[in-house]
Amino acid sequence: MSFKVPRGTQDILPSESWKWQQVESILREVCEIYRYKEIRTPIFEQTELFQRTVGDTTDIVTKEMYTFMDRGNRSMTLRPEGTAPVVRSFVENKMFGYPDQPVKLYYQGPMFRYERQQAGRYRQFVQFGVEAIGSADPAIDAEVISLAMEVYKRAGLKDIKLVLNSLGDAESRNAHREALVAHFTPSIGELCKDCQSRLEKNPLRILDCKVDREHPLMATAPSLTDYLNEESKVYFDQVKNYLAAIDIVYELDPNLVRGLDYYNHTAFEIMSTSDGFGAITTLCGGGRYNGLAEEIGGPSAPGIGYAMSIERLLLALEAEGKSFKQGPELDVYIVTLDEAAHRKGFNVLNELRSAGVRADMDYMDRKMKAQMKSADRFNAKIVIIIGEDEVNEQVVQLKNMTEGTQEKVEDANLIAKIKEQME
RNA sequence: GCGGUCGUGGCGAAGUGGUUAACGCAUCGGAUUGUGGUUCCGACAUUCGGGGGUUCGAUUCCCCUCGUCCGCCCCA
Repeated sequence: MSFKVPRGTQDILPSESWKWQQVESILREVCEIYRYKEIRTPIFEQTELFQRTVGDTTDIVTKEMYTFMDRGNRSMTLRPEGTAPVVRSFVENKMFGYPDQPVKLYYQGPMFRYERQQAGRYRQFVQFGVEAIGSADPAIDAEVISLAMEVYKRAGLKDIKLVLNSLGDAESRNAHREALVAHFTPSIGELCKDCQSRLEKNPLRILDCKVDREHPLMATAPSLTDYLNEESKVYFDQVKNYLAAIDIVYELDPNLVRGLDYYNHTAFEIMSTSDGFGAITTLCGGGRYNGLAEEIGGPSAPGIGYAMSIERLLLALEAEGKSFKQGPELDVYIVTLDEAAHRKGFNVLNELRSAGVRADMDYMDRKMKAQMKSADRFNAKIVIIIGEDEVNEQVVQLKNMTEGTQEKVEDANLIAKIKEQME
């Protein structure tokens, strides 16, 4: 019997995890600069939270959720996204009463969607996201987008583009929806099967269809942009102006339709344009959700946020041929020649570590040559060699691996000597 | 949910219906009784994802199954 990771999940091994740590530290730095604070919500929530907010007809809810009954016979779901839980927490903890508004939060952690694995898509994946809740200032839309771009910039990504659209408010969306239905209904038979079902469930999605992209009805379809009411149009213009003011380049795409029900007004995605990237190019997606807090029983609190996948960020970096730098992992490696030396070495090891020196030794009873090879592999700057003579004389051989020089050091002076050599 | 691809040692990778399953890397040991990155020598898969079938015989042929990777839908 052997066990394997569940399909669509992965072990992040030491050879990769150090890259994750670097990305994570970039995220924390940027959030600090923008004054976003971390929030940690549970990995699972009541199923209904996602059904109501994400939307009953969306792919996420209809075919991608990990849902189970708990022992109290309550339906629970492993979170497929982060916005609904954060807004739930905002409402539940009455953050709308906090003195500092808007409330600016970020999160980072695993999300779950039951999907077939392929490049850049996993059943368990890690999202970093931010939410700014409580303000309807178009400047905050620009701030949120700017935060995302800053993360990619610091990570070293170059081949990316920002795609922007406005879904408008409820009134605009309804007017557009009616126009769409009227436009496609007469000839719906000519479109693909998916589009036919989209006509009832979510006609907006027809515009986004890859199959019927070339169909003549697409070119003449009513564009969302034309149906924005005055208020929505002004809001969108302001967002664009704020972005332009801080030199953020974007591309308008009237067919950019965010998949979740709670979005309105600003919608955006950041995509990789690198050749080396797979078929899935979306690195980050987000938008405004002004009715969400009310939808789950809170007061009216407009919000905007986004989520990005760390896996995809790493993939995009790789596609661009960027690599992280990893320094030497050890300062000192201790080589011992017999049992007595091994005992002394273990004590020396402990002293070094207490002094903050990164140190290790052999626990495999290997020959000296093999121990030296280990030291070399770990890129240790210094090797301490202890044999019979050194034990008797209460000294140690201290070898500088880059210089190749070696000297005898008394036990009492060891730490000071090591510190001196490490400079 | 649908379509394709692949599954041989720690990793990469040959191979054939017939009995010793190449090779490279890594690892360990030795050449060099206590000194690394080079070189040379040696060791390292009762076994070819799992189960069943055909056969005198299967890693190689057939079926099932599990899994991988990639694409579609959609998304992060």
